[in-house]
Amino acid sequence: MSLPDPPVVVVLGPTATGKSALGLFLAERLGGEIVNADALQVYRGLDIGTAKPTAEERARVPHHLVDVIEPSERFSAGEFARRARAAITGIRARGRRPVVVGGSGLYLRALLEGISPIPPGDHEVRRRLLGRLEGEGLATLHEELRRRDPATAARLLPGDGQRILRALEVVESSGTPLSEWIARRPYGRERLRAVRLGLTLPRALLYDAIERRVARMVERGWVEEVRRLLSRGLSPAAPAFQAIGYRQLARHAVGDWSLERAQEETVGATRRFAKRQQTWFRKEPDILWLDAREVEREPATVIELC
RNA sequence: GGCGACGUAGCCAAGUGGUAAGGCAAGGGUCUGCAAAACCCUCAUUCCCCGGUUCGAAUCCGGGCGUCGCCU
Repeated sequence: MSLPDPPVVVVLGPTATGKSALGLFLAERLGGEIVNADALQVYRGLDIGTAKPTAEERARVPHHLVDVIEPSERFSAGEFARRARAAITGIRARGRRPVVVGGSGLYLRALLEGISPIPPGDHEVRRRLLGRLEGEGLATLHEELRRRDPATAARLLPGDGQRILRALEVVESSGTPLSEWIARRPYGRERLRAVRLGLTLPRALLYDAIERRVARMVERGWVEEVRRLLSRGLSPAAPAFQAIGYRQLARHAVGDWSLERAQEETVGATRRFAKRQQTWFRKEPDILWLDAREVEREPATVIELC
């Protein structure tokens, strides 16, 4: 009979609060390895704008789920949760401590609460639905969802094309409504034991930090990185170009916007993103909230919490 | 000093007699495989100020103040 594994350490919170630095510190002190929970750091080639850990940092502490897919590939919360669980299992088998670091709320929930194992969607089905969206309109599709998955249709707003399409894709390709898949294994059924540390800053300070950080990224060659991606033939419509800043800087690269404009738009989008992250995490359970300024001064005090 | 234009929310802005569009920003929220995505809600009892005309004024008239432009 062996002792139970110690809980996973999770460092979460809005962007620009120092999650990476704290994660690195904790991993070194606890004999841990880092599991990335950032939806964009998984992409190869997106380095500066995603604040990806440097080669030096990655040499100091092993990082998982960083640089694992091509910018042209689509990733997902389910895929993330599967890979992250596998990484955690591996880390524990090595007798080390998993330290999950990231700000992607859905990814964290999928990992920590367990996401329903829905069969992968079908490209053909999706193509057909997209065609019908253009031809028949969203209202018709929502109406159809009302017949095929009433519970999900009632839950979704009529304007929410992304989710209406997804729900239809699930019933159509699996024959079982999304609401049924969820009922079979809802959030919380496969909860991971974890200490959740949330870094936070007062809104005004957070917004200033974002502005400074974007400026620093541009100084470090963010524009050149975007140009490199585009000249490599990556489409501006690629999944990875959903990333904040990459989208805006691409418009500068093709001559639509001045650098100043692209940078301002990036700061604005990042601020709105940080606000959404705060909204999401606000209601997540069991988070120990820590003031980012205090953690930066005295990171050692955090160790006892783990 | 004279003449002209303009003054509507934090910003941009529509409205020219019938009871304040819209966009951005901001704030709040939703979220089960695109999530740094997508979607939703809130946000001017009042239109620079004072007086007048009118049943009724952001809209018309007079005066004041301010901004900009041109002239001297």
